[in-house]
Amino acid sequence: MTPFARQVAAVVAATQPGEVLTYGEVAAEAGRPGAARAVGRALAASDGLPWWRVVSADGRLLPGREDEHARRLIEEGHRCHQGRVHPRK
DNA sequence: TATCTGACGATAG
DNA sequence: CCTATCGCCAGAT
Repeated sequence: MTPFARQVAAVVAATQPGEVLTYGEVAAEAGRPGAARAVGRALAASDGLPWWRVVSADGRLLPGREDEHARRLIEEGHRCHQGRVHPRK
């Protein structure tokens, strides 16, 4: 596992049920601000992580798997609708 | 070493 | 609200 992927895994694994992060936030926490894109790559390759707690900056869910993503988020108390997770706050 | 790719982000129209 | 662009990065080829 590469250093970056390892960092990403650590950040995502540390998330709590009910909380959501954006790819950009994860990238920053992983020590690579601006590498949001690479985060998605790392998550796709990773395994056994609560990946559903990571969404795009505008709340968009996984293209093509929006139903599954939404289902998992709803299980943790979030409100989703049409491939979107409602904005926090 | 050079290119291509994608679970991104911000901006402009 | 939507698409089009451009800048960004780690990985894979």
